[in-house]
Amino acid sequence: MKKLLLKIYDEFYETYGPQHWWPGDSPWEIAVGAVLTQNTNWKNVEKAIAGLVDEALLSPEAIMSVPLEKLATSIKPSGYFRLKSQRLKNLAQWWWSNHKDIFDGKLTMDEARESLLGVNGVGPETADCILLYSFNMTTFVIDTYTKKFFSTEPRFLKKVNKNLEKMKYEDWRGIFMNNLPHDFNLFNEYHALIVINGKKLANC
DNA sequence: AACCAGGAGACAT
DNA sequence: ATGTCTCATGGT
Repeated sequence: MKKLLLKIYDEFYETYGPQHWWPGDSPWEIAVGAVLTQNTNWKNVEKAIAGLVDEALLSPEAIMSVPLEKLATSIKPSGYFRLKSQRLKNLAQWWWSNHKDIFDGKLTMDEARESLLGVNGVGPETADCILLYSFNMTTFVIDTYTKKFFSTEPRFLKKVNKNLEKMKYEDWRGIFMNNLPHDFNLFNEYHALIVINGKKLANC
């Protein structure tokens, strides 16, 4: 399994090249994008982020202080705007009180992960995206593309000895965490390449 | 014109 | 613990 996961990574890298993720100009913008892209096309997220920029709302402080209704209106294109406006406020509050300690190395990855998962609106995938792409911590992100690709990959199916139906998020993550060297750049590029590959397959 | 897109939480069982 | 509903816009 260990060699296979690296081999599949090499194949993706060979095909698509480095992706240099996540799209976004700052750790905070990346975190915002991680929430806004929940079950949502990235194109819509770009429009929503542009909306935040237009309204001068792309900062934790601005998001914390702006009325919920106005925040919701500015991110409308991303969908679920009522849910996500509240989630951004929750995340901004968390960011305000925690991001510095994490950047200063005062929390382990597991501690930071637990802390993030305590935020209403941040589930396991969003948490891992923020840990990996905002804080440069070595955690593996599992998303729908990952599950779709690997659950139809013959070489993977041959190696994995679990019931795919019953595998939940932490099980999927465990497979990659336990069978890959904990290398930040590898985890960063691997997830990005899986998504790029998934989008290509959907558009062919 | 139905269907989907880089999920998560509330709620019932 | 596990299954089902809901949330919502914009592009095919």
